Amino acid sequence: MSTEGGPHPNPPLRRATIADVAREAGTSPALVSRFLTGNQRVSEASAARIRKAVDRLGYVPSVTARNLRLRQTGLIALVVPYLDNPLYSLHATGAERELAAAGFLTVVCSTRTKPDGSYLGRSFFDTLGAGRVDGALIFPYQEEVGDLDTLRAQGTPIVLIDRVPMLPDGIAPFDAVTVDNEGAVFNATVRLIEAGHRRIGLVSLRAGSLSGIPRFLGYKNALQAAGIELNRDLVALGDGSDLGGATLFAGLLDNGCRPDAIVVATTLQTRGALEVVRRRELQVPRDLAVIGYRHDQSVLWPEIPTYRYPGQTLGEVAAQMLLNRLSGKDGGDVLSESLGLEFVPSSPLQMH
Amino acid sequence: MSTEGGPHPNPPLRRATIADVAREAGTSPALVSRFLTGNQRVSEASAARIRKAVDRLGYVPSVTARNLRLRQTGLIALVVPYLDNPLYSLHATGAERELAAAGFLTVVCSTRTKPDGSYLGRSFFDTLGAGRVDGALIFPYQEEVGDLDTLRAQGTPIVLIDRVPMLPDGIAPFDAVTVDNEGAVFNATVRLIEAGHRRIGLVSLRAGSLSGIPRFLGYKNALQAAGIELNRDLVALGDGSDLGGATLFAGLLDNGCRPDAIVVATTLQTRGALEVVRRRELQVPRDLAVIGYRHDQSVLWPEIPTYRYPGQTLGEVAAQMLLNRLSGKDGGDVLSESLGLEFVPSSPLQMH
DNA sequence: AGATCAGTGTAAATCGATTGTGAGACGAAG
DNA sequence: CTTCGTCTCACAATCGATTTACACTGATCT
Repeated sequence: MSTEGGPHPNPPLRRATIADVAREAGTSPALVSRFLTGNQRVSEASAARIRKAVDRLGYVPSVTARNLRLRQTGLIALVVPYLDNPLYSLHATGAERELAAAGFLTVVCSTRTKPDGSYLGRSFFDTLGAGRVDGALIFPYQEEVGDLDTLRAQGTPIVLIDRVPMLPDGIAPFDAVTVDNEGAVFNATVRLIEAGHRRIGLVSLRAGSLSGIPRFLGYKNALQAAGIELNRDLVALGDGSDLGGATLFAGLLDNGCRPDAIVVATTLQTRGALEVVRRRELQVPRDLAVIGYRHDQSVLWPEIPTYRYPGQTLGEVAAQMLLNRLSGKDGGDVLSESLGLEFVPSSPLQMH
Repeated sequence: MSTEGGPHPNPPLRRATIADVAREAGTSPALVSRFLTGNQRVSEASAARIRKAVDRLGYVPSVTARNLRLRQTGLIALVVPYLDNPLYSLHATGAERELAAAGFLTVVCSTRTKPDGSYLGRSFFDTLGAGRVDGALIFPYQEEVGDLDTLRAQGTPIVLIDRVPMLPDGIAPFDAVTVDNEGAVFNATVRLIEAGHRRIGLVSLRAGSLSGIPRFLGYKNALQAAGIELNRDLVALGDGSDLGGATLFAGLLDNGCRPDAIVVATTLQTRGALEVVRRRELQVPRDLAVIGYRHDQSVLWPEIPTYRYPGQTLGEVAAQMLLNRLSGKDGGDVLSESLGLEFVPSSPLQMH
């Protein structure tokens, strides 16, 4: 018994070309092209015949052919470490919205989805080169700097998102949209100091990492400004996951340094820290004051003050910057923008 | 003072073509192509010269030209309503992983990012047609059915994700990977019945919606099987957001029907329901038994039993199905797979 | 009347890689 | 010494749209 397999089993499906339309309309491909792109006037008589031919044949121009001729792709790459981290999907949301509005398609690439989370190797940037995309929004890692530069050298405009790697000599700076983490952690710490706290802990990312350095700096400077001595025991730096945050936070509570307040400097670590707060049934801020990070999808319990990571805005601004670059509006100068984090006194249920 | 603008201010950047390489290697473009694609043997002498020419010129083949000739794009579209919903970013994660492994790039498109969340109109599918992508993974809405069929008619293989719209006569079925929501809600309800509950409420999606119907069916059938009469007051259907879930859940508590257990049938609504539980300081399951939905990123508090939505797996399976289709392995039959939801007794902190 | 010009249209080159066809070289077999 | 097969390789067509260069038709200006 044969299954027949639906109405389109395997039609050769030779799609109509511009030449077919021209023939059908009794004119030349050039004229059809001119009519369709609107690049030049066409007599109403011809226009009508072409219009009819187009929808009689169901003609849809081949984007690929167009791309080849025009040396473009209409594609922008969005390169992030993971896709299943809400942070990065916020970048994606913002970027995709802007890019789509400008007629571009967004290609997402996650660099760190290998089972062990390791660096995916060059193959990835190779794929993106070769004029595969018209531009790229990249959440950079330190070890990718070289690849970034080769990609740019191939003519792909790049805008960095969230942070900027240390650039060796000989590598020109990139356009970038960053986040003022130093300011946020500074403000958070000051806020706690002003509330009378002195033994203030910090849960954050590794000191050597791109994201860890500014956060630690903000913390250190705030203490210094208030004349409080830095106590290494009060600083727990490590893994940025929620589990990591839970571990680091619990470590601060247990290592004998008895903090009376803690700044948690990433969104995932904040979730983890609150898990510890819940399990130990701590009363915040009575037993312990906590200021954390959040993003638009965070549901935090118990409610604590947070700084809101502007993920979506980041994506939007970066996309805009890239679009301007592509349209050649901006001059030769390297552009750079830093977004502040908004203080959110409590953490109510966010509408979706 | 001029800013100089970095090392690549505006080089004409004429990238080397295969013809350049051929000239440099003293041979023909055809041979270079054959060497690079490995489609045909090339003498070691030529190979060496070509290799040298390639990296002297820094040659990178043009993907666009290749695509035109080969009538393909190496692109797969992933079409979802929103990107900033964790559910869909899980689809994306799973799909992108598989597609990347097979050498495809993933193009994400969100259909519902217009400010009012309305249907984006045809323009979107138009963009995807025209051989823009080699295939599409689509989270479908009822009103898109027509567009889906035109897209397919243009020769783009499609795999539906999560659910299948009602297909009017004349429209052949699509390949699809769905989720057994009916089974999950059925099991959840049975579980509560077996625990001795009789007044069991349901918080779910609108009865008319694609996702709402099977859930309600599962609920109804479980009650029926146990000989419990369906009480409309115990059923709260509506908006699928967390805020919507909170409202519906609170409504069930307040409308006088006094449920002793509630099934919450989506992940976002579950988050909202738990917000109500927390604010009212209900003890679950003592005051009220709740079974909800969760996904891999959900952090739920208080801990309740849940069914886990297999978002990532969904993306993976769908991608695999599409890849098989593209490689022509599968016959003409329409493929369909339904994924079960795993029961998770409590909701511990998920590692990332 | 002859020159100029705006408006329309066509032929052919171009974007850059892939591939069918067939030619030349060389060794082995008859 | 031919003849056949096997290896390599080059020529040219092809994928489908865009665009340059130019031809033609009337109409207007001098």
